[in-house]
Amino acid sequence: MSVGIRDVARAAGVSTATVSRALGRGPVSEALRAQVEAAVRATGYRPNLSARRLRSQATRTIGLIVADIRNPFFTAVSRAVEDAAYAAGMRVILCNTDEDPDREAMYLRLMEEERVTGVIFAPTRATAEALHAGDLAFPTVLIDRCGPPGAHDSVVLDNAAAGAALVDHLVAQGFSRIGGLFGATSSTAQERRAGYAGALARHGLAPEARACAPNAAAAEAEAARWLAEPGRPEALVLSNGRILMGAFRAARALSLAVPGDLALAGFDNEPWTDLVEPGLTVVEQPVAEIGAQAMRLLFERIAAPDQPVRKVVLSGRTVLRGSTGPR
Amino acid sequence: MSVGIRDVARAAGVSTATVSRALGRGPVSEALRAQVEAAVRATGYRPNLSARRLRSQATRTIGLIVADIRNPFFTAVSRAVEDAAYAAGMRVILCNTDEDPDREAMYLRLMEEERVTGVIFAPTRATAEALHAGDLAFPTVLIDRCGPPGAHDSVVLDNAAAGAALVDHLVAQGFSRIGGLFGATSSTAQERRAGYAGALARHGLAPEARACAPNAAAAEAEAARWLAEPGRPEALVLSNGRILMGAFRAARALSLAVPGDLALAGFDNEPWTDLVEPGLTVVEQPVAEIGAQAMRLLFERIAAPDQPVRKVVLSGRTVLRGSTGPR
DNA sequence: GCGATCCTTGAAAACGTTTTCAGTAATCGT
DNA sequence: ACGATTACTGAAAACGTTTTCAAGGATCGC
Repeated sequence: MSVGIRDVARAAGVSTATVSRALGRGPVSEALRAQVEAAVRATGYRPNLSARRLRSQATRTIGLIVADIRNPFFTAVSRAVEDAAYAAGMRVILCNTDEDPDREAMYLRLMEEERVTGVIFAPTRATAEALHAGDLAFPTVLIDRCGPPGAHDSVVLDNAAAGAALVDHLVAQGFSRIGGLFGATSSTAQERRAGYAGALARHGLAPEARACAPNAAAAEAEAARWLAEPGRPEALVLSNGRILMGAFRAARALSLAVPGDLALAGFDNEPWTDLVEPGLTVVEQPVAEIGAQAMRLLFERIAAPDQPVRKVVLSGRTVLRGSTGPR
Repeated sequence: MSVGIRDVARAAGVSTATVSRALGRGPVSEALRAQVEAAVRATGYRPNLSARRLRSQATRTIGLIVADIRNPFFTAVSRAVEDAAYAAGMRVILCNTDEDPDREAMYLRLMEEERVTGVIFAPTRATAEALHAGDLAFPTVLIDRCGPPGAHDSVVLDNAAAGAALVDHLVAQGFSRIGGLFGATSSTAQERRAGYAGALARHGLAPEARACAPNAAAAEAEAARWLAEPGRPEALVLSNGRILMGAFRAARALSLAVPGDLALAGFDNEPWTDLVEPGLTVVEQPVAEIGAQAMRLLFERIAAPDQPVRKVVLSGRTVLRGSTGPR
């Protein structure tokens, strides 16, 4: 029923080997190549990629494992990854873990079974810490979050510096009681928290940090609880775009004036952050470049499996808007 | 090097056929099944999915072809599709066409070569119109946009009704010069425009419709141009969330008060639309249900290839907010 | 007690390619 | 002119599974 390479070979009057070579880049005379191409058109032949992958042992597939594609950060990174992948003739398998280590493990096993060429992975902290060099059967680049030094290639933000920059700016604007709400599951949030705490210490201030699940709903609930307590902070640092949105929602629900009652500074320059009133001060991550660099690192790792582990640290860009004062 | 089913068979002291059956759902005695499972654990065997797919002729793969995953509508739909797919033991290949018919054609050919089990596709108008029953070698469900009636299963919004509902509401709020900015590439935008125009006619009003590429940047540019002209409309209907964002940006850049100088009503209840001031009136699409229904239709089509073509029409929910007045 | 039926099992044949291995014809160097 | 390359080509062997197919042994009905 389905037309295979044998049918093309018969139609072109050549062997299947010649058809394969004509379609790939084997040495074939011009005359035969033309015959084969005509036969392909005549028969409507479509190569079977499963067969091709099995025989050639090159799946040309990369896995992309993220927490949740609905987080605009991952959306943007994934788009960059896919563009680079398709441009290189590769296919992407996208997996959402919802920050669940069990699902991470499941998808990593799936990647093995797919015999992927490589994987780009944003692991939870728990998984990242347990992930040592050589654990994975395929080249892997960690993004956004990274594990123990030297275990895997990675491309991350300079999170501590970015967290500190937000604190410095808030202090310069006259705030001193600066709280922080950080994601509970990622190393990234921890680093941002460390930068936040370090900067506060440098200014002789005390940190007040809390944690929540890294999504808008959980952040809103936690922020609402916190802000209703007596003696709430004057300013809040939020460790990613989803948490920032949740906190902004909570402030609005409690009718807190921003920045009068509460200043807000967060991460991820999502398109809505300059649409609300006041605009929100954020550290913008170079999302497209993160994706592109991850693919570059992955390709280079594939080309040279034994080269030393590399870590690309990108800087965030602090975008100052009305939400951070002055006090 | 890599451990295959032969190694497992040898370790378990059985044939490869028995291993295959033990791993799948063939009839195997409990004793042997246990031996096989022990051998699998001992050897660290991982089935090779390429080989499995080739031999079984079941790729268990579905293609998802959308305009741009960064559009929150597609992000949400895709997440629903992927959840349903993985729950059914299927994998998803995601493709972004950027509304380019050439890329659509390319990805459709890729889907053929992948021998996908089925495809969920949001085609441009050009492609949808050229897409007749039997054109595609695989079961296909169209989402968001649909082609000629009866050609393919589809799940769409009742776009005309939704477009009309926005106009009715604007008229009820006292607006009469109601312009519309619609995406240029999708049938969906056209249907919304038709509903918009029909409702205006019903009210004895004249439509003023323009078109733009369905992304925020293009919409902002077009809206800025339009709103700077003399005699601009009192209200604008925007055919999707990206265009709504662009128009809101343009209004803000021109310092137009919403809804005082310009009322705004659009599509897609994206999370930011109730965060801006004023909140934006929108028709909310049931994004998760669109994805889930599409998968359901696809699975049912696969189970019964010859059943009549079905079209699921979902209703939008109009969310009234401050951006639409009263005048 | 005996044929029919059922349940398990293994050997071997697919699945649709690419790649190896030879072999032929043509070209080259001297 | 002759051996050595070089450039193509086809037959056949992979690739790692699942799925026949046939057969052995147990169970069943009577």
